[in-house]
Formats: sequence, C-alpha cells, structure tokens
Amino acid sequence: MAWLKVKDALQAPVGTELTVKGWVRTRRDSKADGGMAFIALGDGTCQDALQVVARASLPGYADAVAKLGPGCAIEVDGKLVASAGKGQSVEVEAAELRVVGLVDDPETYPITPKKHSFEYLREVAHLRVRTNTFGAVARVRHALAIAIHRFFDARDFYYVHTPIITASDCEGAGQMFRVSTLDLANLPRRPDGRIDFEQDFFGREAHLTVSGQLSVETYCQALSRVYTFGPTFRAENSNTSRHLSEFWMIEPEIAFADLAADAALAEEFLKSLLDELLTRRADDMRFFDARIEPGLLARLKHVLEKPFLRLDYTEAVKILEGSGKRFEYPVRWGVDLQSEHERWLTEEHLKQPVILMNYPKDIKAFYMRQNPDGKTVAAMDVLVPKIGEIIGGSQREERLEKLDQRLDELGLPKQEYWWYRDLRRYGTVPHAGFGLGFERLLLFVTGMQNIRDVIPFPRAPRQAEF
RNA sequence: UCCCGAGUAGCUCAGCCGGUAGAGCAAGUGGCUGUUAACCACUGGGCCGGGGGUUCGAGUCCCUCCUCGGGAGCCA
Repeated sequence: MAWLKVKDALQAPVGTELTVKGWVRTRRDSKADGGMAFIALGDGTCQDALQVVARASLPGYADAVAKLGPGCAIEVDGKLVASAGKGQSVEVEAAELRVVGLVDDPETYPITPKKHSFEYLREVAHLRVRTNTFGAVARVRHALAIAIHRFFDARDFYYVHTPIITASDCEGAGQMFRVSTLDLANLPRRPDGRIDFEQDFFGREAHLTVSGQLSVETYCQALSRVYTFGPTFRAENSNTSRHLSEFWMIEPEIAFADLAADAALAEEFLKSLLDELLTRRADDMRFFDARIEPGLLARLKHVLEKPFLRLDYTEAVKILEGSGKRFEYPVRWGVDLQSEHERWLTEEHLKQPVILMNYPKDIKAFYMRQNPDGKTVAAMDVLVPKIGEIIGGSQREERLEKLDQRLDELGLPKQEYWWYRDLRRYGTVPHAGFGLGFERLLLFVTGMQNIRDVIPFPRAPRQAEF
C-alpha cells in the first residue's frame, strides 16, 4: 500500500488504497452505525487536514483510537472514499490504525484546538509549528526561499556564500556580536592595559557579520551578477516587532549597472516572488487572507500589477512638506525620512509601491555613489504599503578617489578597507545592489504582525531559548 | 535604550471601597450526534511573576526587581 502525503491523498482518486502518516489535529466521535471516530490528520504537506474515519469495529479501537487526541502520531492504512459528511469531499476509511506516539499528558500538551495567542506560542516555539498558522508560515518561508534562488538562477546570478565571521570591523551597519575564544575570566592584556586580541583565535578582533555586501562586491567584480542569502547578526538592543538579532538577508550585486538598473531589478524581483508564491502556496495564502489579514490577497495583487513609481528624495520631501499633514517628526531636505513619512507616502498619498531615489549623501553610507550635484548619492529605498521600506540599495562608488574622499570625510581608516579599495584599482566598473530582509518580506506577504513569528526560532535581546 | 501597558487555573481573562479566588475555553469521565470553533452533565486543576513594605488582614495599596506585549529610536 503506497504511503501518500496528505496533500497527495487529498488529490487522489476515490478508491485508492493508501497509507497515511501524520499527527492528529482533532478527534470527534459519533455513536452512529455502532460508533466511529473522525480524525483530522495533518502531516505538514499542506494547509488542509485529511479526515480519517475509524470505526469501532477496528481492532484495538477501545484502547487505541479512543485515546487519540491532538498531537498524537499515527499511521493509517485504508481506502480513499467519497465523504458521507459535509466539509470535505474525500476521506480515508481506515482498515488499520497504528498508534506511533501518544501524547503522554493531554492536559499539559500546550497545543490545543482552541485559539492561542502568538505571544503564548512563542513560549512553546518547539511546538508552535504544529498549528495552522505556523505550519503555513513555515511552508511560505520555504517557498519564498526557493523562489529567490530560482529567480536569480534563471537570470545568471551566482549564489555566493559570504563569511559569517568577519575580522574586519568596517562593515559599519550597527553593533556587532563578538566572536572570541578568549577566557572571559582571564583576559590577556597588552602593556597599555587593553585586551590583547593577538592571542585570540583569529589573532585579531572578530565578529559576526552584519552584511555580506562588501564581500559579495568582490565576486560581483568577476562573476558579473551575484547574490548572498544568509544569516546576518545585529547586536542592537532593539525590542520591536520588526527587529531580530539574527535574521536572513538577500543581497544581490550587479556589475555594469547603475541605480536605474538596480531599481528595475528590485521591482522585477519582488513581483516575481509574489507571483510564484501566490501560485505555489495558494492554500496557505488563502489561509492568511482569511485568518490573519483580511484583504491580504488583494493587497499583494495590487503590488504585483502596479508599476512601481520612481520618485526622487527631493521630490518626496516637497510632497511631504506640502501635504498639510502634521508629522511627529517634521520633514525638511537633508533629514532621513521616518517610517511615518514613508508609510504616508506609499499608503495614503500614492497608494502604491514607490522607489525613492537619490538621497542626501550625509544620511547614507560611505560606499554609495556620489551624484554630480555634489549633494546626493545614488541610493534607493523601495517602499510598500503596510510595511514601509522593504528594500534598500544603491549604486556603489566605483571611483577610487571619490571613495577615498568619503572615507576621509567620515574619518574611516582607509587601511581597513584595503581589499575593498583594491576593487576600485583593478578593473573597476559601475555596479549596484540592494539588501532585502527576508523576515520583513515574510511579514509583507503573510500579513503577520511580529517578525518573531516568521522565523522558526527568533533571537532577540534576552531571547535564545530554543 | 526610552515611553506606555500587562503578569491570577493548561489557555484567554474577570476579581469593586483591602476581608485568605471565579468564568469561558481546553483536559478527563459519562450522555447525544456522519462528526467537523462554542451540544448536555459532572470532575480534577491556583506560591494570584519574584522579593520587600504598610496593615489585625494584601490578588487588591506602596517600593523594587524580573518577564512579556505595544509604540519610539536604530535599521533589514
């Protein structure tokens, strides 16, 4: 008898003899026809459960089936039949049911058929994937990750594994986690009293990466189109529904490209992912639309169909200043836009995704390419309704003298950037790229509210239990 | 880190002007039923976040710490 996954069993023709294996979601009993149990069985392969009908005449019914409750693992041999009840078209008429793993103490099993708050489920992160919502998140997360690789592969991008541990302290994107094997209780000191990192594992200070961008630029300058997709670490003490200490980031980098090409890539990228997701995980996306964010599918289709607007930062500031809207933080040229500004632009004013471009150089990173006006750099942010900024990118400064000028202005040590600067000395080309936080993308496509609920085991300040 | 808010049964919460705890759901048992979020009955289940204080007496008032949530900043 063939073992079918639940997703395949639900599609199989009536009459198919099959075996199914999975976990009980619920069990309901009926005394009709001598007694039977209806078991909703799930194996994680799709959103829907498969109904198993176990009749009282089954061998061992009283001491096996009658004890089944949420979470129990079973195997069932039987036949797929048209359902005699409402609510499902097919069901499995069990010929044999084997209990694989019981729930020892149903009273304390944390996952019950009632609704649980996401806050509570975070405390049982090892079990929460058994719920509808977290099963759907897991499948969508996977589908999106695969879609990302598929998108880049189809366009001749190479997937580059940039290092997790970095000994350069020059990535400059926030607080870093230290990597060290030194004995904290007995730190080696130099004569001046400072810690002697020469005795540390790498012979110098080392940290977890905050971005793969600088590394991936090196590969871009030989392979033309590359991307990273890996874990990223920030030791910021930020406690919000949009931040994690450990998250996954996608960073493509393209050679012989300017900011316009970068923006075009970002738009094509987002739309391609949405399109694939809505097709391949239609079941889970319907679930999110029905149970998590009503209107989600309409929102995503809108993003999919509308061309993204392009707007200069300078223009955006003029619109904001003339909006008559009272913002908590006033807007003027030269300041970074707050999330309230971004949200107003994309949600209320334009009501569609927009790519803001050419920001003041003083509020952007040193590596961004300086524009001829001397005031702005070729940076871009993609803003979408509900989320605000989802992608940030730029054309990189490929001219050594311009890069050095910025390093000097910002007081950054040129020698620390020696290999990054080398790229500008040996066959430099215009290039650009962007960064996308994977979990932010998941918030955007699922309608989930808290970023800790779209990663299996969230890491945040004081949170690393699982 | 800052500003709010919250910690009471497995979960979600109520608990007034201080007088040593209650509901719904879940769970267990029984009943009813081709059942499918809330059918009926019964049963078990509580260091009221930790510590300190005021009081004859604290879930309730005060102080403090911890944890969680929302918002802000930082950002992805």
